[in-house]
Amino acid sequence: MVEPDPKTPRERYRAQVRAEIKEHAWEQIATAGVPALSLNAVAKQMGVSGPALYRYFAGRDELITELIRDAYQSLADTFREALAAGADVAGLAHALRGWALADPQRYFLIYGTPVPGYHAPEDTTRISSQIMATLLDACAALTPDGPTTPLGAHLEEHRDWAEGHPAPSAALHQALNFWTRLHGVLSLELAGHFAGMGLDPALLFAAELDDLLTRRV
Amino acid sequence: MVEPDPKTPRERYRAQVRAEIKEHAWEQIATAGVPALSLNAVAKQMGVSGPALYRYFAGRDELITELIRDAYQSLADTFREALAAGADVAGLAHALRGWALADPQRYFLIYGTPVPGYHAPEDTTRISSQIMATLLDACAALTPDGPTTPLGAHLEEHRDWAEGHPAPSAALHQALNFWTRLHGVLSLELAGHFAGMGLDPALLFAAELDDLLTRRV
DNA sequence: AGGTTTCGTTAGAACCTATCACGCAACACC
DNA sequence: GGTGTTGCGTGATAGGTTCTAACGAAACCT
Repeated sequence: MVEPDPKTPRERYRAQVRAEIKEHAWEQIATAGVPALSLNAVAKQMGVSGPALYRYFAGRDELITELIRDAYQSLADTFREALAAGADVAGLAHALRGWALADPQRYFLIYGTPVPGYHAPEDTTRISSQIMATLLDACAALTPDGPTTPLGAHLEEHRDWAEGHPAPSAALHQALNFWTRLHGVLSLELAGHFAGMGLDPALLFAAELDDLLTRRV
Repeated sequence: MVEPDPKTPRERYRAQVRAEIKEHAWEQIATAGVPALSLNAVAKQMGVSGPALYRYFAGRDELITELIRDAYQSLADTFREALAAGADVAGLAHALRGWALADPQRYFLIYGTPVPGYHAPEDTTRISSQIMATLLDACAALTPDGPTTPLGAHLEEHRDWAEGHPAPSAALHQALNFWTRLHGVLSLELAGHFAGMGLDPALLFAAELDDLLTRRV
């Protein structure tokens, strides 16, 4: 979580204040959503006056970008740790849901409503690739080989996003299925659509995961 | 689209101005997202001064709520018309994607990132039920009968959201699958995640739809 | 035509982001 | 340890937002 780079005392202090700002920002986002994130309110919480924060972040947009970056990294770490702990695809799915439920707005920061003009910085797409790579690892272990599906052929042609991952096309297809389907149920759960219908989100998620595992490709 | 209720000239004018305000609001949302929607900017576009709009909407929140209502209604109409034109489940899926691509932000207004504190008004949930009812119609026609899945049992117990729709549990399950899976691929497409990976969203959507149709429950 | 309702205006309060110039404290170097 | 430089926090300021209040004018209804 923390950067072990306390070169000068100044950088040390700076990193600490930046972290504290982000901490308060996460709190605001979790309770009222991204639109309600206010630099002024964060400053007030820290007992400091508004413009002080501009020493640490160029503006509101840069702070949000940083939070998005951290969200990506947090998910990548969660996946990596789960896989290192011996989790299979189902374990990864469980880790994903737990991570999302811990802070729904953090999930939506990555996979939620996009801002039309916004373009994510380069490194977030790199971290995103790491996430997919972890998922590919698990899928390749689950599906060592399989028939190439029609979509698998397309994925084979455009496997740049796999970044040289040596997974067969069946694993590519399955990883994509996991991603899109789990996102489907999970995002609807986090948005409260199932609760509004009197359904149990955990059951829907489990059923979708089970379908993915038992009826793979 | 228009309400044929021009009782008094005043109400007629009022409805027209409200519609014009919403028109400009949609434009802003489509180009810059909901957070960028500004009553002031709308007023400026209409050549009128800021507070004038408060005669027509109690505030920014009520305007957004009205837009959400219209979005729900628009999707419900699209589904209803598609079904009336003889569309099956695949036709509904195609209609859904077309409707979403026509204005992605409108789709996200319904199925996108939720605002933590916000609770949708009663009638939007009613329109939402109409949408699900249309989907259930199509699914019941496609799957006249089938084995009750484990999840189907749960859906059978909590079929309030079907609002008395006489569909078998297999159809309930399939309708839910359609919803969650198409939302999964569609929302990721609209958010640009596939484009960032060099994948063809149309192919992914078609593949998921094909899987839903050929390997149903 | 008169009375009432409704509309659009300007003024203003309370927020927000963001920039600037200033004073001061902390660090770094000698 | 003193001195110079760097960085930090401040208040002031500009321009943006939502939203309320009071006023004048226009349109409607009777």
